[in-house]
Amino acid sequence: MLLETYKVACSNCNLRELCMPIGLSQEELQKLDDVVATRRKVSQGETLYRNGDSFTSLYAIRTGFFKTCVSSQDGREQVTGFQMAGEIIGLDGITSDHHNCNAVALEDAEVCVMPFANVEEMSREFPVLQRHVHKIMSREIVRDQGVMMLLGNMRAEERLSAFLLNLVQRLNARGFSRSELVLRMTREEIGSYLGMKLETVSRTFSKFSDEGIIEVKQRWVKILKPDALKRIFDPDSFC
Amino acid sequence: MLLETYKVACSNCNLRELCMPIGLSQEELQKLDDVVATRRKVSQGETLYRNGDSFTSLYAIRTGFFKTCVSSQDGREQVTGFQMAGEIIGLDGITSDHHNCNAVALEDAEVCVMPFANVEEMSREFPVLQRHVHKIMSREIVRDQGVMMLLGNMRAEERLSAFLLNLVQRLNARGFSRSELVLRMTREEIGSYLGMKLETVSRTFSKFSDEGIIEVKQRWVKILKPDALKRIFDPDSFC
DNA sequence: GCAGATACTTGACCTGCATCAATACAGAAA
DNA sequence: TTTCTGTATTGATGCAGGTCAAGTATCTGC
Repeated sequence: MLLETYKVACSNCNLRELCMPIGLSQEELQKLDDVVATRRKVSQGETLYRNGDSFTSLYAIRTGFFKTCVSSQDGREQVTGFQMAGEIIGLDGITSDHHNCNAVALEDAEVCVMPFANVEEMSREFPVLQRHVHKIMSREIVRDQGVMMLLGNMRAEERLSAFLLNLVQRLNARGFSRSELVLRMTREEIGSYLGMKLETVSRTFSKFSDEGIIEVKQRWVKILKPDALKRIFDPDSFC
Repeated sequence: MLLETYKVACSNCNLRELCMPIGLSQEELQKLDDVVATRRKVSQGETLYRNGDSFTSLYAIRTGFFKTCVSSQDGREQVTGFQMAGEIIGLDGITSDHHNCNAVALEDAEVCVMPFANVEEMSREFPVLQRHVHKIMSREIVRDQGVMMLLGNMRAEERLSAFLLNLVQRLNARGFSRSELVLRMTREEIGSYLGMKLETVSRTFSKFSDEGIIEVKQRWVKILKPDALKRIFDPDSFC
């Protein structure tokens, strides 16, 4: 964990469209700079926070890739999400003032530390920010509902299809290719997220590959027939 | 849908410990009365809101019992939760200004309508309320993570056990028995929530009954050996 | 280069739950 | 009371995905 002392600024961060409310004036943005206290580097494999840690801050991911996961007493682990640049993590800690899951960096990462007291104070002052914070939390709730649908109703192929389409769509929003991606997580982590075993993940990848829908080489994936994937299951088109 | 015109008051509502921040003075509570605009009755089988409806308000359940559910294009339905008196629903609507699931009354119900604009305005004025709103949303996120664990990792018996223990614990917090309950939902709805078919729900009930852990007669359930249930799976004891 | 560790793939077999189907039960209406 | 309708139970059978196991690929450090 490294603390950097130079002042960080949302106002000239190229991710601000992703993590800040849109349509703010330069002036307003500068006032919001104070929400972020510091930045923190988290190297691959390290945790940003753990279940049980006391909650003080939300984190905006600047670079890198995270997973969040919960575990039961008997050691079974459930990955609850994968997060990338511009996304906010730590919301789980608000209810009980301590974190309720682990956030692990899947590649070297840097986050903006936003003490929650600052967030709340600024929210009271700027209705736009207040609304934005509410939207972010609500978005997480809606995402979780989608995962429930996936886990409760979908079959292996549908799950993996939805997973790939969702990932590539979010990467695309960040300027990456819409058809090619490098997975940051293992088959086991994908499986945990999707409620299936790593062997099934692997087999399903192979099946898609055999059918010419995707090309896979370990972590590298190329989507050859996006429409075929969407026909299997399109996460964007819920009723 | 009935709109009642008399002014409603949180300040003398016997559910305020469940839905309002604790430790407010009588005076503060009276100011917060303005959060609630009206009450609304929803009779059994009717929806409080539907997927796609424009979002304007949160709802505090005064009496009755709800389910929330999402569905995919092809008609598969996923129950995302069951809500009872004192709980807040509608949070899913904040992100996109329209609701993202259906809320259906499973028995005749009455809710307090809290226009979200009021909630936000009051939140700016009362930091305690602001924190409370954040906690409620965060609690929902944590609950959802628990459901993901259930759906992703647990077997039928563990799911049903966790479900029963959770229900009875929430009912107990509302003054009901800790060992006896009447289910407000069908086997199919339980199954949808827990990611299993209604036949499996029924069989699992029968199995628990054969083992003397519970007594079941249709919707009426009596928990004979709570410890045995907890040994199967205790939702309260996550790591 | 090699050795070891970790991640991934693939095959063979097994099982928990789904599916299909028949029957029973309970509440509502006639 | 009977009939109707929605709900619940229980049995028989099948299969998607889990489990176990062997082998391969990739990366790291020496």
